[in-house]
Amino acid sequence: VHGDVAIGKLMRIGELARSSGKTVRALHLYEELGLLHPEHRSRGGFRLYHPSSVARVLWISKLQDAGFSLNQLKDLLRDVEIERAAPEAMRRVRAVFEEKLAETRAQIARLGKLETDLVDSLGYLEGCRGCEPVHRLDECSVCGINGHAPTEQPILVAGLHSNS
Amino acid sequence: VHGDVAIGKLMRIGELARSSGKTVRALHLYEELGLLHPEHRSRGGFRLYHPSSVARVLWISKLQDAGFSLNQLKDLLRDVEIERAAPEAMRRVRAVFEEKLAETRAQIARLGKLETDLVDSLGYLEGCRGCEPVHRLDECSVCGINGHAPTEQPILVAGLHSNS
DNA sequence: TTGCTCCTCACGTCACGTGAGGTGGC
DNA sequence: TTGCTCCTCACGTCACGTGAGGTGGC
Repeated sequence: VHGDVAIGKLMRIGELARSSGKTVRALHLYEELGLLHPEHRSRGGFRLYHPSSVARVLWISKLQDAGFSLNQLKDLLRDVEIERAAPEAMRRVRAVFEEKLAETRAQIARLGKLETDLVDSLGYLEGCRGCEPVHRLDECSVCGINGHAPTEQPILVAGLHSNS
Repeated sequence: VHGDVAIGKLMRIGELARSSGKTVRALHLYEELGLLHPEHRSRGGFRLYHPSSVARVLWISKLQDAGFSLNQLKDLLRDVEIERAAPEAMRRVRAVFEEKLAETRAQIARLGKLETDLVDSLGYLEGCRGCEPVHRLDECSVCGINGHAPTEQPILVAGLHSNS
């Protein structure tokens, strides 16, 4: 598919791991699941990969980040390989990617909310710096000092106190 | 800590699960790990939770989203409980939250890049819709049709072809 | 009594991590 | 020969999912 590459240009698994940011163990697992195959094996059994395998591993990583499981990726590749007509295969890929795009945007929104919550909590805890060391923790949950009102505790701070 | 609540106001695990968006199994696990404790048990052994437990479970969920493991949350709670002086405990929490804020922002950036990649791939695959069904998949990787140049394939499309 | 909820094991899953014991390649 | 890389099992981990078999509560 990508043209022949001189044997000397093939990479061993350690190099593929380094250039893709994955561990050797992870690459072994991808092979077991049918997501990645070495072009050759050396006489001693060493896996030898085509340079294009870096793109494949990055593809796996990206879509894992998007929330695909390895089995889902396997199914996606299998669907694409089985399909005889290219445009039909591409339509299926489009549908899957579109759904995942919506999920990704939802996840970004959730992390944005989390960022706000963290910033709020840090602002609230900033007020604790001026607090005297004599105060005990069980006082914090009803702290009215330094402008703090217990009803205004950010969620990430309130959770520290309830349910001892 | 939150004042007494009439027994009748306590909630069973199913209600806590529904109002926090977690499964009963997950709540059992949090208890096993020391993250969550029922206020009482009924005569028959049913767990009965204080209403403030909802805040505790949401706290766990939020920080799990932020990338904390359950064991890390356990350590965080233990640190806060052990510390005698409140301001010192709050300082430690601040340090942990600040580090996680940086990680959250990095994760948002990564997902933003992923969003772009997905949009790029969808735009590219849009061109495939006008493609004749006679084309085979192995032609796609070198497709020059409909304005497609193989060198311009988005990463999420390119990964479909390499390493058959 | 009927349903629905809850209980405690306990094994399964997913994506690896982490050795154990042995060998290839320059 | 020395190191470093790689090999194949195989068990461990984390956050649950999923029954199995039994019982509480209105």
